[in-house]
Amino acid sequence: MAKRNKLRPMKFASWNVNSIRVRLPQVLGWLAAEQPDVLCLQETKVPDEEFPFEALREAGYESIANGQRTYNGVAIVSRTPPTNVIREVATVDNEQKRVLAASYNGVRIINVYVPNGSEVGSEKYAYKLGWFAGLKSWLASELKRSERLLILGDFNVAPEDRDVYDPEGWRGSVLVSDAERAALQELMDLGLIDVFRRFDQPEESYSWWDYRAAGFRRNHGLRIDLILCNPAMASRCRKTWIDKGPRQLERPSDHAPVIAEFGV
DNA sequence: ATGGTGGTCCAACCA
Repeated sequence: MAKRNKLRPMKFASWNVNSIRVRLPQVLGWLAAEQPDVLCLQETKVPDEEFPFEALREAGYESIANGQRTYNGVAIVSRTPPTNVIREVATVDNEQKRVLAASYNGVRIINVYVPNGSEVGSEKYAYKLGWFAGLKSWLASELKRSERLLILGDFNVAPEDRDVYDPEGWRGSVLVSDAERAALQELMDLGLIDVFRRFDQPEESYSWWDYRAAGFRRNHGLRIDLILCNPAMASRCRKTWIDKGPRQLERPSDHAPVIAEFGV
């Protein structure tokens, strides 16, 4: 009789937590409930020496962090330890801590927190477009040497109008503008697939809702948190979804976790 | 409704 190995799918997730200090209890609760293999965090807002490695270890997760005080900051928590960790990318400004890459069981994971851009035409907007360009040239080399690759995080761009609650009202605004969408498309043209759209999804699926003006209650959101995969991983993807649960808790992040499951 | 909320860290910036 053939041995029936019930293979557990690999589960990768991304969540902009808007302060790991404040959201740690929610992250621990979510890890216990969802049991992802890898969770990428953005906007941790703590220097590495203050990242809660120990609390996460007690919950059964290893962590790596690339953080700074007050702003930005990314981290990856995982069941298994990482290899080939990268915190610095030669083609982007490394003063702002926005990238963290590592490999887990042969899968290259790139965690990004793309600059917000403030408003179209601003200095920060120019910084965002430059940042995208710098990321792209590095990502091209990562893709060449990685058989299986995911880039996930807060991209601060809604790829299409169906990712925006009020496309007419948002037209031309930051997070939606043509130049930002073109910059994201250039990344994707390296050979990356937005796996959320490989499956049927609920109407008006978003991953971020403004704290102001009852954005979440009215589902006034954008889908700006993405999981992009190279073709080898996209073909293994079985399911992707956005978990609105944490956004409904007391003192939530303004973002919800996004999750993708892969067959082995 | 041209406002509103939230995190960081105490005035102002960022989202």
